[in-house]
Amino acid sequence: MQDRMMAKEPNIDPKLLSPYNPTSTEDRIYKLWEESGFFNPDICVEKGVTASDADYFSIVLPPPNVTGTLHLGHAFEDTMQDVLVRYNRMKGKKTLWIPGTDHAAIATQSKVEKILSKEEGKRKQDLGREEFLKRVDQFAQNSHDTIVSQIKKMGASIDWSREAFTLDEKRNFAVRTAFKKMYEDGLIYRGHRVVNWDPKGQTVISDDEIVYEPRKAKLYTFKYSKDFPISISTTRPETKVGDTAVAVNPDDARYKDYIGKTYEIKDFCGVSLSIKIIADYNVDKDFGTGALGVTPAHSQVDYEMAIKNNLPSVTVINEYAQIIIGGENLLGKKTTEAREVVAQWLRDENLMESEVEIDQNVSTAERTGAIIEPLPKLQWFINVNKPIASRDNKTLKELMLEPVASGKIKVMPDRFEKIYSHWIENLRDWCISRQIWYGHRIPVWYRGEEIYCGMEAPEGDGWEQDTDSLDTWFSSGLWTFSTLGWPDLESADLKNYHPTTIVMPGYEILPFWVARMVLMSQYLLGDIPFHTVYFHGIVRDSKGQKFSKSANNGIDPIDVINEYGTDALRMALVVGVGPGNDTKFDMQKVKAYKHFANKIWNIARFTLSNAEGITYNPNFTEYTDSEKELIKERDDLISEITREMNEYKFYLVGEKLYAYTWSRLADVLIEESKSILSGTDEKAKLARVQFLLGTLVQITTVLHPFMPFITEELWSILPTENKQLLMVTKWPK
RNA sequence: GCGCGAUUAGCUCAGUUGGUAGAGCAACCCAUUUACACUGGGAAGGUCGCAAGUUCGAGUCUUGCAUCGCGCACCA
Repeated sequence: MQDRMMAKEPNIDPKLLSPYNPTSTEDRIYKLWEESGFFNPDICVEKGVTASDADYFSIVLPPPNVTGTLHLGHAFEDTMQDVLVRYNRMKGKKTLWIPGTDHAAIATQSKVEKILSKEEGKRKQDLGREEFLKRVDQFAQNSHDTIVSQIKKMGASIDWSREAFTLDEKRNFAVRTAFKKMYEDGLIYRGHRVVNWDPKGQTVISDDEIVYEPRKAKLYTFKYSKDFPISISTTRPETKVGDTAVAVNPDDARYKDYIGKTYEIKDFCGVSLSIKIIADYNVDKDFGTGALGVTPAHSQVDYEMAIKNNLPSVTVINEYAQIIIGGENLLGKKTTEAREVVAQWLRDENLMESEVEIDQNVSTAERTGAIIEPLPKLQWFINVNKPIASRDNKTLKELMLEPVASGKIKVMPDRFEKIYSHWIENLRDWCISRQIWYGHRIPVWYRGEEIYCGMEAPEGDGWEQDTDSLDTWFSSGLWTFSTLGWPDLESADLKNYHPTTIVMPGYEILPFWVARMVLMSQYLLGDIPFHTVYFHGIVRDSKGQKFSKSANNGIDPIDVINEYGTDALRMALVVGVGPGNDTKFDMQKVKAYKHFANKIWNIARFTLSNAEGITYNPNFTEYTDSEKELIKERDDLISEITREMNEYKFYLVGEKLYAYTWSRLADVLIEESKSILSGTDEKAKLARVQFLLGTLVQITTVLHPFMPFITEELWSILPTENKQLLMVTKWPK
């Protein structure tokens, strides 16, 4: 077969004589791009491919966690960004895409702890802080290297010269600067309150790191003592040794007369209690007995009631979820054991009135899966309700809500606007301290009663730095500007590229990341972090399940690439997947786009084999009327997709280009060309070849953002005057 | 309890401002040809979840309902 072709078309590029081979092409092309320097907009200007007065387009990569390798969700996210980035670069903009990784404090630390325990049977304390952190850094470095190579495999045209890490020197400087400013403005404070304690991870977590899981639980209804007038219901009898009040609804006629009275209980499972009856509208008259035992130390709601009513608080449970008061029957017991001890005591004393099974949502820690234990603790918080003098006395909440409400930040799809606003309206102060080693250490030092917040340790002896580190999202919140040189306000990158044009995260990190970026940028820069946020959905497996380690359904993008090529994978991920929609990954779809890549390849083969010695002339005019119509059809298509690209509808554009290339160009236009090309009318033949070449050139160009590798490879073969890389060739207008 | 999304061909999904329903895969028939079998041609397959409304006209707009999924709240 090879021989037949060679004999017939001796002058065609030999690459075209065999089917398109992505594996032998992609790495070579990526290297070519990297060496050109064109991923860096400064070099594009320097080398004259971008006008020095061009508009800016900037986007930050949502930094992947250094907890492992990238999955198809990342591949999806990277592809969409690269499509946009390549499009804008070809439109002639100064286009900057910034890469980076996230240290993902808790996630990475617990991953390394797991490995340490599994492989060496050690705990982090066995190594000590310094040695353990070395291990984490090593792990993070390996993970980082894999991630970088994966991003390159995806064809990302991202500026590696500006790569950042949320925990590197520059970002640490930005974090300390931000912390200090917030501390001085009174936005960051240290407070003692009931927080979400993760007994497994041995750290506090924020409200957003909680996952609610439905469980069956027993609802016990009982009285503290025979003389106590009101029965209460609880699922956690073991905490009742810490009760200091019973709350009832002020409108509840049954309990009205008791409000304000205090009852002494000499023995409640070995502990004496002093219970005051208080009124609070948070109490639901219809739940249980309509009366609620208030345990200020171990419930957020109870804690708030206790503050309002000036009630004492008794801590019952420690950091290891063990009981720390009472007699031998309770002391040192795990909460679950103690629960049964108290329940049995109630039965024995004939105080138990009922035990009913109910459905309950239990709070668990996102990372460790442990059941959250609300505990009173001294932690660092960001006050979201304090008016800020330097920002027109607006609160952080207001600063977050405003730009979205006013449309200054465009949210795509717009239904996420509601979710965003709703989240912020319900926002409580953000707990930012974590009792873990890995991460940005809190820049606060103590000496006795003295406290100092600054960029460096204060002068003098005896100062000890806070041992906690910061919530990883504190540094992620700075990402759009910490990557551009902030806090140096004179940084050219910061001036030119901020606010960034768009950010494209998954909707699941709306509260974690997107809202925090708005918070940080609005407060620290007095400006939005991005003009548009485009939320994408989740890539699921073919059955609609989330990819996860426990389901063992992971697909390595590299395996897909090795079999079908990056271009095919990119098309399969992008085409037909609208903003905010989840998508089921379908290998058949990838296969179909591999066929498409080969189709383009063969269109080129046919065209070039008929264009021997002819160079494409964009100014050629000797077309027949029908060819003129075909050119208009082609131009119309390009205007249409250009409009759609500007509206971020690349999921439609990919499909249209596919349909035109295959069903129009290959199936109709090339087929009808065959009779012309085998005829004797030389003028007609030339016009036809020019038309086909023109179409091929245009299609190759506009397909480039979607299928960068095969189009770049083809570009090097096409007979055009323009011989610079396709990635910096102008998009047809 | 409040809110959001989905429901279109056997499967996975597109469908812009309302104007004769589309793609990929699968299944069926034909074709070995001056690109391509990773192919081409052809045919088949849908009362667009249900019901009502607006309209000359509804997959698209309005209302109600159903099923599935998700978020938030409650979670004593």
